[in-house]
Amino acid sequence: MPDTPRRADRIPGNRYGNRPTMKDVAARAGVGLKTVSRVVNGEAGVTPETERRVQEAIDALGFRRNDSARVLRKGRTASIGLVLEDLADPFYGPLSRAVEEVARAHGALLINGSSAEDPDREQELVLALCARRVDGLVVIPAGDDHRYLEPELKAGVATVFVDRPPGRIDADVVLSDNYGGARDGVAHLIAHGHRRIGFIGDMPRIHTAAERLRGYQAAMEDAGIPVKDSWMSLGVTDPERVRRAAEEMLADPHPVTAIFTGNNRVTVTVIRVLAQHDRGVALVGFDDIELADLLQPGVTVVAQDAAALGRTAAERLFRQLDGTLLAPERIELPTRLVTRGSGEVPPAD
Amino acid sequence: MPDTPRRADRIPGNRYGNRPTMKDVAARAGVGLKTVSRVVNGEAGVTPETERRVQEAIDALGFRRNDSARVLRKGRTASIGLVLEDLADPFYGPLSRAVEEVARAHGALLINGSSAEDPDREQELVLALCARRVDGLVVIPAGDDHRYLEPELKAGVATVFVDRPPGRIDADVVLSDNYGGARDGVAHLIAHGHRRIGFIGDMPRIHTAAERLRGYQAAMEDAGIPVKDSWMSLGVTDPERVRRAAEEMLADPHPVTAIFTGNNRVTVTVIRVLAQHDRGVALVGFDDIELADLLQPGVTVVAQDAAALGRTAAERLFRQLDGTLLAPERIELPTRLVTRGSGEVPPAD
DNA sequence: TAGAGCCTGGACAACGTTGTCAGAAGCGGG
DNA sequence: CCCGCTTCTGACAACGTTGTCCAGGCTCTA
Repeated sequence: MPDTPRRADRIPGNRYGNRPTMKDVAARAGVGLKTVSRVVNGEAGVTPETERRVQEAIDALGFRRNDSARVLRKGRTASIGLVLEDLADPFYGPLSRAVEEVARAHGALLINGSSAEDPDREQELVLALCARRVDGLVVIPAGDDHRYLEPELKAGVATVFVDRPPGRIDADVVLSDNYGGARDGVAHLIAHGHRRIGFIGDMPRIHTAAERLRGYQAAMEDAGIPVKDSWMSLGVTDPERVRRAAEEMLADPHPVTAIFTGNNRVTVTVIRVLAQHDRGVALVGFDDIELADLLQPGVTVVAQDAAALGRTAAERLFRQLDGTLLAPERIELPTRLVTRGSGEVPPAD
Repeated sequence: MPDTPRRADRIPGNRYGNRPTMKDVAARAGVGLKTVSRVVNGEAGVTPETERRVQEAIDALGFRRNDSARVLRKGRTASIGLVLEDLADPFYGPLSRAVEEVARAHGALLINGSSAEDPDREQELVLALCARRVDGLVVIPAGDDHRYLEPELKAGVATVFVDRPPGRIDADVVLSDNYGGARDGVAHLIAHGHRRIGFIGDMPRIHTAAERLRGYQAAMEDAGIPVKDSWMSLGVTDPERVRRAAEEMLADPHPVTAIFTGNNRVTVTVIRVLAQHDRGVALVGFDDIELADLLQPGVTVVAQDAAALGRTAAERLFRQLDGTLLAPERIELPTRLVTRGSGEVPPAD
């Protein structure tokens, strides 16, 4: 056994270290290049004896087909790109997992990246994926102008947007019913007797945030409740500011008796604020959160099915790739109100 | 505006739809092929006027460099592969996010896949990534024999294992101090007066599970407490069986007064069981869980820093790629005991 | 004005694979 | 014994890019 460290084996001059190619395998097996290709791809027309010799050479050399070259030749990469906002957000875990499962079922690999909610970074990522010639893209958009994708769409890159619609281009999109979900959630609070209901959500330039806000306003209007500006806090997302926003709403001489929160991160922060608050304030949050059922009270939420969003989008992507798809479509998945207690707290006054 | 659907634009015969190549751009700009290449790559030696003409042609045609061809030529893909167990597990979100951040800082894309804890699927994925000629691999292993990676390592594919060590090969690995963390967690329970302490964890064939079990046993032995077999439940991971295991431990005439849980999923289930239980049973869990601080009582955990694991591994990977690294190394990151209440409950009897 | 040197641009090969096509070998029937 | 057929094999071009190298035109100096 040699005692030189493993990595010293590398021959720096050689690309890919020093990987054997089909040519090397062919030489060693004493056959033609194409015969190796046939064996590697399981094509018919190779004598068992020849195949054995080739296989032996492959194993001896540790040959692995170079898919880059293959892709160049064949024009299909068998990979799709996923651009999302933040992998660490628990909402995107199941979504990306679902996309991956579908990709796997179609024999494709998943390449992904996070935009960190930055439109430039989104574009950079998408174009990098296109340069890789991914067969298709699933995009959770951060920006609101996707005209930069026009050449790609024209060139046949299958594209599906998820969670938020694309801006200024026409493409498939799979959404949750943000408007309806929020409206139902707020209506639920109203049905339990609340009239002064706060809303804390993200910047309205984000489609989901705008829709949820619209749902809130619709529910209030349906109930004939005029909304005070001080009940709405928009564009607030980092914990410290959410905390302050919630506390201000509660400190009012005529405080809100319930809060509707626009996404999971906001919900968690508001739960913390309410935990230190003695008066019973009702809470309904958009997006489910883990352990919501174990808190006191359990957290009532409007849940979206992240996995279903991902699955639906990916399946549609592969139908585009099959060529069986026609015009771009907008698919909206329903949300589900999960009552656990916090949304059923009666108004304090 | 034409009313034919967008996708009808595709010319099916052409690879990649009908993407323009550098040749097309060159023809349109009336320059040589290499000049286009120079402009695209920002190389020196092109007159501003020529550059302008080329750029114009690029924009007009919607040209994007084909990275497959580039990779073939250059030998570096500027991408790394990440193989993990389950993207939907909240533990892996931050980890994979951290890997992605480091990759991004080095200008690399991340290709990932889930093994679903299946060794065959892990191997399949890893080899698919190698066929893509990723520059490096970050692997959270599912299997315990990685000799199939030997040709890859020899060929210079940088490889770092995370969370669990590789089997039967020598390679870099970044781990949490599972043994020490579990020992400390259990010692914490003992320090609070517990002597009958249960352990519920995953199959000991999984390295982390085995180490945590070892930590449990060490702490008990250090305290001179003989462990009864009925206190240990191994290889139990799906919620229903965890529930049964916990209930059995508590139903014993001489029941455990505290439980140490071996991972986040087990912890969550046990929390549910304890919530329906009136006697105060102490709990310390391995892995932090969200909202653990808001439960009654707060959940005391041995927290690992998933992001740090990912970051450390990825950084080490890129140091391998820089060529500044020598022998494989084993890096162990410390865990942190976070006391929140559930671990400080005194024994019931 | 001639020669040296620099700058710009382009022709060409190579990367590793696959598709096309044609040649070689084997075999059976007339 | 030859022809035609089938079966297997390999030579060659092509995929789109980049590295090498050389040619031509220009500027600068003597």
